[in-house]
Amino acid sequence: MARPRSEEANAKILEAAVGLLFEKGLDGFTIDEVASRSGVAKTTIYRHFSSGNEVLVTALDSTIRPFPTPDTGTLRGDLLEFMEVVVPIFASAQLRPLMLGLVGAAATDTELFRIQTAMLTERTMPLRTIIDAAKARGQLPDSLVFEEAFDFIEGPLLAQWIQRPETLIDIDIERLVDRVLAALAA
Amino acid sequence: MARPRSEEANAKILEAAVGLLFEKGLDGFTIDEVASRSGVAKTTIYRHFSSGNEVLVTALDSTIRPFPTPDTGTLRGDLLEFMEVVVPIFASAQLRPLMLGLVGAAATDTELFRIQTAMLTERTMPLRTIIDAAKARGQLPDSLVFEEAFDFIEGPLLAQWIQRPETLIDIDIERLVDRVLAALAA
DNA sequence: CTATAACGCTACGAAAGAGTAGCGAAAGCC
DNA sequence: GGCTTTCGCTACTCTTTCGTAGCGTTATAG
Repeated sequence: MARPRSEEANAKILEAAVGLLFEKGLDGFTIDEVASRSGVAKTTIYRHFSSGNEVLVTALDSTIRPFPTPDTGTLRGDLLEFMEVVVPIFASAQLRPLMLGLVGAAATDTELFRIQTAMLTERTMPLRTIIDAAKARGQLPDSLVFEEAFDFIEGPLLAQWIQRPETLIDIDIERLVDRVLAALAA
Repeated sequence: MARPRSEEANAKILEAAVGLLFEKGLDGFTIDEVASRSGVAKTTIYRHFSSGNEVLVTALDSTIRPFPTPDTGTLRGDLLEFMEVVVPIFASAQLRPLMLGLVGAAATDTELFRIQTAMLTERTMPLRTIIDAAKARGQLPDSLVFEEAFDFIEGPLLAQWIQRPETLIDIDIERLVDRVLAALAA
């Protein structure tokens, strides 16, 4: 009947929240900081969101985007293209604190675990297509379950990411993929 | 010259700190809680440690223990024994929040990253021996760098641990090791 | 044009955690 | 046995962050 909630304010809040998350990670995330960055008054933030945690969750959710699906005709080619996209993301120094912080927090917070899983599902959607296509071509056995394949495709990357992030830039993707293929064939 | 610092109090502080870490993880770790659990007064804790963070770090350091090194004569046998020890540790529900929290916090805190690395180094010491022995037997090429082997040995485990922890109990260790061996041979 | 609700602002209150001050009591060194 | 320092206790300050109240101002639906 009267003045509606400003959609612009909502967008500014989320934009600032996302930026803050990328800069300071989960720990540095405070509503006061979101307020000062966005130019939106803290009280207004609480008019748009029921709690600070809801701002955080909504901001995280908003970062989930679809990933491109390679289709080169061979499993090896598809995996190479997939890695070309994923490795730079892992190598990004800005993303690391946020994503690892999320992994840590998700261990005790079910809502954050849901987000973590949703992010992963979206990011690995292309992998499912790749694996299915390889099965259809007879390059992989039908009995291979996706989760097992996933563990071998992203696991080594994950281990390196956590332990020696600085070495990810120089990674030899071809060698990595060849090892993965050998593991999947076993 | 006078009364010395109680070694018993020091032990009780660390014992309580470790217990708290395992139960509540890094986030739930407070000096007040350590004080009430240990029965040692908070003021006394600050006489023994210069800061709460030092209590945390010392407690974490104290949990680092040496790992057994298998020696079965074959790479496959050694890896199987190694996995028999490591998998139950990963599968432990109590350890997960703490370790993943540590991973997350280590992304922004250099001191915690040092601890994380130290823990990992200790835990993977047997792996180095195993890999070296396999090289000496000619089962692995001398050119294989340890870090690359490590990523393929623990990476898949790590991926599963983060994503689907509940499935770790039923893991088929033999199949896992066979896939790892195939990857290392590639 | 007017009523209604959102906006921004300043100021609070509440809670949690770190770390400190001051005290009487107790324990170890000599 | 006495001197010294620790211990436990209570109480306090400081800081951070969350979330809310009140108020004057502004936009907008009808």
